[in-house]
Amino acid sequence: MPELPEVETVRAGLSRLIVGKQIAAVDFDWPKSFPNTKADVDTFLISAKIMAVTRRAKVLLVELSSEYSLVIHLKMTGQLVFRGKNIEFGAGHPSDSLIGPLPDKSTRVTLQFTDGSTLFFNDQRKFGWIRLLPTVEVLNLAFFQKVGPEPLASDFTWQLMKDRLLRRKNTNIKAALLDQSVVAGVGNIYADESLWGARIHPATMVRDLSDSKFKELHKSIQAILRLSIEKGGSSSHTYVNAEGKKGSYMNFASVFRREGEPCPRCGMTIIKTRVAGRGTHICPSCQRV
DNA sequence: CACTTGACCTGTCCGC
DNA sequence: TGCGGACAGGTCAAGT
Repeated sequence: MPELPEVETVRAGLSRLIVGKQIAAVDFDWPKSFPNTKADVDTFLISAKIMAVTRRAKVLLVELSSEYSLVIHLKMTGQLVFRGKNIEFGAGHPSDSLIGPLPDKSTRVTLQFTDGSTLFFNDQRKFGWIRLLPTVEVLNLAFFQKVGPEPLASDFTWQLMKDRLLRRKNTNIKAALLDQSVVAGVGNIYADESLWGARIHPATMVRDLSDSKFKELHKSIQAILRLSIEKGGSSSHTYVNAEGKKGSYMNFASVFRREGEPCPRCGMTIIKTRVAGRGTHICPSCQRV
C-alpha cells in the first residue's frame, strides 16, 4: 500500500499520538508479522517508552527508551491504527474512523499502552512486519545499506537523481523509479503520476532520457510527493492513517486508476497497461515512447 | 553483473 | 451462484 506520502502521514500521526507513552503488553498471532524473541520483547519492549517516530524510505522507526527500536514496514496492506483509552477494547470505535472495531480479522500485532490506549498493526496480506532491534543496529539492515536518497531532502538535486537513475540505464524508467536503491519512497502510484507530470512514457529506457527530461521528472516527483503529503496520502484501497482515516490525494491523481477518463492536460483517454510487471497508467498522447 | 520473474498472502472482481 | 484466474500501493530470492 503505502508509499512515501502515506508512510509520512502515518509517521506524523503516530508522532502526535504515541510519543511519551509506555508499553504495557504486546500480542501477535502471525510470527512473520512480528519475528522477535520473547526474551527481547520482555526485556526491551515491555515497559519501554516511545521516544520518537521517524521515517526512512517507506520504513517507520519507533525509537524506544530501551535503546531498541521497532522497525516497521507496511508493505502492501499494512495499517497502524491508534485507539484511545476511552474506546472499549473490541467494542465501539470512533465515528470518524473508517475502519471498524479492533482488533479485527487482519490484526497481526497489538501494542497496549499503560494508559489504556492501543496501537493496532493490521495487515490483510501479511507481507508487512515489525522488527525489534537495537537502535544502533537498525541502519545496518541490508535495506538501509542500499536504499537511495530521500527525494524531498534539500540535497536531492536533479543531477543526483540523474546519476542514481543511470545506475539502471538499461532498464525502463518505471522499473528504475520503483527500485528503492535508486530513489527512496516512490512506488507504483507516484511513479505513474510523476511520469505523467514529466510527459515521459514509463517504458522509455533510462539511457534515452535527456537532461531536460531528468529535470522535468525531478520537479514532478517532488511536487507530487509534496502535494500528496499535504493531502494525507492516497487511499484507493486499504490505506488509512493512524486515526483510521483516509487521505485525499486520489482526488487529485491525474492518471492512477483513472483509465477510461480524459487526460486532465489534453483530454485523450487514459489507458492502463503493464510496464515493469506492474499495472501502469498513461496518457497515450502526452506520454510517447 | 544487470535485469526480470516468481514468491510471499488474502481478498475482490470479472468472465464463463 | 460457483469457480478459476488475474490483480492489488512492496520487496526479496532465484532465475536468465
